[in-house]
Amino acid sequence: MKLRHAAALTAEDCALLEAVTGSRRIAVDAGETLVSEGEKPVSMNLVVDGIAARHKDLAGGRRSIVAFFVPGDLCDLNVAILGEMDHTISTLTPCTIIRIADRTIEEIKAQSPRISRALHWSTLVDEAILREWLVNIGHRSADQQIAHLLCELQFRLATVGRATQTEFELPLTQQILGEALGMSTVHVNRTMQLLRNNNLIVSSHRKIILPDLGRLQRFAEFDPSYLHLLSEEN
Amino acid sequence: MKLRHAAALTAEDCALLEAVTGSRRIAVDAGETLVSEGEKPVSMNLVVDGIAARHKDLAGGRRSIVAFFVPGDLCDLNVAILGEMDHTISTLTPCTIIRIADRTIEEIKAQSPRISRALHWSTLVDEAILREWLVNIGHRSADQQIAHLLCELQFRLATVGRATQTEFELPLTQQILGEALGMSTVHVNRTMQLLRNNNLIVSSHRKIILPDLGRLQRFAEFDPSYLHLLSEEN
DNA sequence: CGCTGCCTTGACACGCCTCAACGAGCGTGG
DNA sequence: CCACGCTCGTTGAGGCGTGTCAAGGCAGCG
Repeated sequence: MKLRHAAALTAEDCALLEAVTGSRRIAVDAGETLVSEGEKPVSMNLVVDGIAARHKDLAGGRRSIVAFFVPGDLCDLNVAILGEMDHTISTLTPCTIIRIADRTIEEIKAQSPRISRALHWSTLVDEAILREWLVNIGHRSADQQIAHLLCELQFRLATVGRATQTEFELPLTQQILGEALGMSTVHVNRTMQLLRNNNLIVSSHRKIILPDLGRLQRFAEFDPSYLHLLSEEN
Repeated sequence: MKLRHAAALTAEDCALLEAVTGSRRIAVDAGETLVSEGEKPVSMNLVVDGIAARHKDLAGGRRSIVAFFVPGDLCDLNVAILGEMDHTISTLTPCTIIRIADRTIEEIKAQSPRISRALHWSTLVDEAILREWLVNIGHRSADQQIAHLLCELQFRLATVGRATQTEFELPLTQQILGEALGMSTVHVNRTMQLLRNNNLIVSSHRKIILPDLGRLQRFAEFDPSYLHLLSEEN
């Protein structure tokens, strides 16, 4: 559970987390709903493997993805405070997740102020990512948007050991990318071709290869500081 | 301080808040920066009057507004936990604000778990608004986008007594709306004309008049549940 | 009175969407 | 083993939505 880039956690803290996350792993198919809009959930989901998404469904059968969850991410921390869910959480690929009861979280927070703070930090990073997505969608060109999203995913996956400087697995369809970026599948396709032609990325099957990460980041105007992970790695 | 729609606060809680907010009001001109990107602030800003914004500045002199703050809003709660600010906060109109030290907040939270919870709620609502903005910008047409933003502002202003069902003051330029919605000033202008021609809004000077709020909300596919304010008013 | 900020208009180009069809990979079942 | 159907990536053609550039109008203000 390498999510904890927020604060120095003690050995006890880690043991506490281990105890919670050690068991109850659930395998979920792709396309399954974990939490529905309108629900008032009493547990939260930790993604151990696979990719999930926070999304809102709109009129006309469209879907707007507002967040991706990669391994190590908590999907719906804090929702208890707001009451009803204002969105849905679903898996995008086959996932293995861990369900943690609200009560358990509360107990852990009470036992370790450091973990409590780390969880709070995690919420705020989610919000920071949301802000950056807003900038991305609102103010960047399609090619930069995709490049930026790839940079973010590379960075986030790298912090949990699922990406290197030069490549990572990305089992998302172009349709899903389109739902996240607010563009049509066709245009995602053509734009990715453009990136490939410029040798900014190489993609085959579900793997993204980055010939020159620095150049891609510069092209996307990607500045990882919004992820607030710099303190312990870079 | 009517911000507290989150929880039933006791008389003591209110007194506590009064004590903090009763003094130290600062008048700020339009266009002033309250907190800069890269800073590590030790106090936060409460907007008492006027409108402020959270924004990121991009290459080419452009600016992306990712949140509006209306009277009653806390601008930068919690930033302490993240470390450096990843964005800037500025006034859009002349404002009167109250600066509250981090320490003060901590003390209040310690004294009243209800206020602590309400502040947490406030953070989560900010995040929910961000999600809805993402949906708006990514997946709605320009006219719906503007209509939706107006619906949201009407709703939020109404909860603090600054809007009625039929009208409210909106001292924002079309350029500012464009920076928030990711569209050019020219297009904001033409789109607003479209809304006016359809009698969805009437705007004169800095006042927005809503001939039929329900119709506007339906047009914008506006569902206020994401604001999580319904419990005590509607 | 002239300045300045903001709204408004027109013309033109291009990014992006839509519809439609085809191809490649792959699991399934005959 | 091959044929089928499914999902996903890819292409083409055509049209509209939006950005850009440039200019004019209007109101507030010193």
